Amino acid sequence: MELKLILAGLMKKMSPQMPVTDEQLQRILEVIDEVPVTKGEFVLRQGKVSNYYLLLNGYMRGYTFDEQGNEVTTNFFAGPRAVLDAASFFGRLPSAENIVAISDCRGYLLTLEQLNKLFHEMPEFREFGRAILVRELVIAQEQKLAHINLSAEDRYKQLVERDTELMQHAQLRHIASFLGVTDTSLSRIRRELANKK
Amino acid sequence: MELKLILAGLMKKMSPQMPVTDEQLQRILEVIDEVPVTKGEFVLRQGKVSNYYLLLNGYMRGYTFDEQGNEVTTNFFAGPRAVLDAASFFGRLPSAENIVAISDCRGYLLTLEQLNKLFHEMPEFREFGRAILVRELVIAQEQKLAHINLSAEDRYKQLVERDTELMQHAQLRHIASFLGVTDTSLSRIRRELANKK
DNA sequence: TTAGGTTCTTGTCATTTGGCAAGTGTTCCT
DNA sequence: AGGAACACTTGCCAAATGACAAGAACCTAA
Repeated sequence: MELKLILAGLMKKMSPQMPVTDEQLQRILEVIDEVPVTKGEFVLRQGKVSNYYLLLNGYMRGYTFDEQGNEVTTNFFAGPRAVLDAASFFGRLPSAENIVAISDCRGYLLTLEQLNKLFHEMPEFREFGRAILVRELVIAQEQKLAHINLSAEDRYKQLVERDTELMQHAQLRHIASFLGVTDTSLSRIRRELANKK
Repeated sequence: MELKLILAGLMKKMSPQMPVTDEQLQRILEVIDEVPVTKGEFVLRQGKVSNYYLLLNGYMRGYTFDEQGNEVTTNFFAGPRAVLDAASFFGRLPSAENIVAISDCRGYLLTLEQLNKLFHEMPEFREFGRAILVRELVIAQEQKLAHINLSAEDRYKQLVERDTELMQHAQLRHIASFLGVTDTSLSRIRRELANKK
């Protein structure tokens, strides 16, 4: 399927009360760049200022390091998602995150200037951008809540349920660190889940 | 200190690259409502559509209930903060959250119409609104990260360090459920921290 | 003052999770 | 084929946390 159509569908879905016209979509495509990302490529490196990758298709993983130097997975992304470190991108600050593709991906790469230009000239795109940002906020709050009131086992079950395909691209130790448990623990959790069935 | 001045200072701090003029500030104050909230009052009730309370001064707590019916504290707020359920406010959906003042508070109450009106006519306010939203996103992601790579003890230490005053207004069991541990556990953690010193 | 309610602490024991080390299986490179 | 590297599993024991119940400290209202 053509990327342009996916984008159109996403914009319609995210801000249905302010639909874009075909001419506006054409204008957007003149400004932003279609950039494929192959598995293993990075869209963000620690220490750099984040870009805004509008991931339409594929899977990515974000990670950083704790004080002991252990890798910690902070995010999994399944298109369509906004892939960025918001604090870095909007604040023009070096990021503490790394974000890497764990499958071949398709999407658009936006700079802050491109985004601001489109925000300025097109209220519909502004609304879309806000809806995307709100969704990222909701996702982060949901994941935080899962840590507060679910056990590791339940968090794992929820993750697999909601993102079955994504989980098939992710390594177990990355899933474990994302859930906040060791890979040993997650391995045991999986064994018990398998036994129950 | 007058609330208007606090708002002016906040706007300057949040979006320094697009400062508001005095006339614009005056216009903003014509549109939004200054609303004090006394301790124990709610700014959001489960099942209602969220408003946007721009908390400038004071402390609030957000909570919901898990499947077993236990109260779970999802957020503490210390002014200046945007106090809202973003999914509910922007999506016009009933909220699952309750938000209650745990001290007397001062701030402005905004409806979505008021916010959209100001966004539409004032790019500076738009920028401010975006900066606020980004900050909420960063806060949520930081708290999620704390759950992934810190122990309960470290999460508690970090919370007390960063929000000393807020913690003096919060009950221990609410802090405990916010941290994702039982009040029993938190009580023990506090005892051991006291012993260490 | 007393009685009742709420909050926090503590003790005991069960469950979950972590740390470490060994073992199995797979992939990849030469 | 051989070997190294990596991913995942498992066993053993220690540490952290939960569940439950009792007690201490405090506040409030009759």
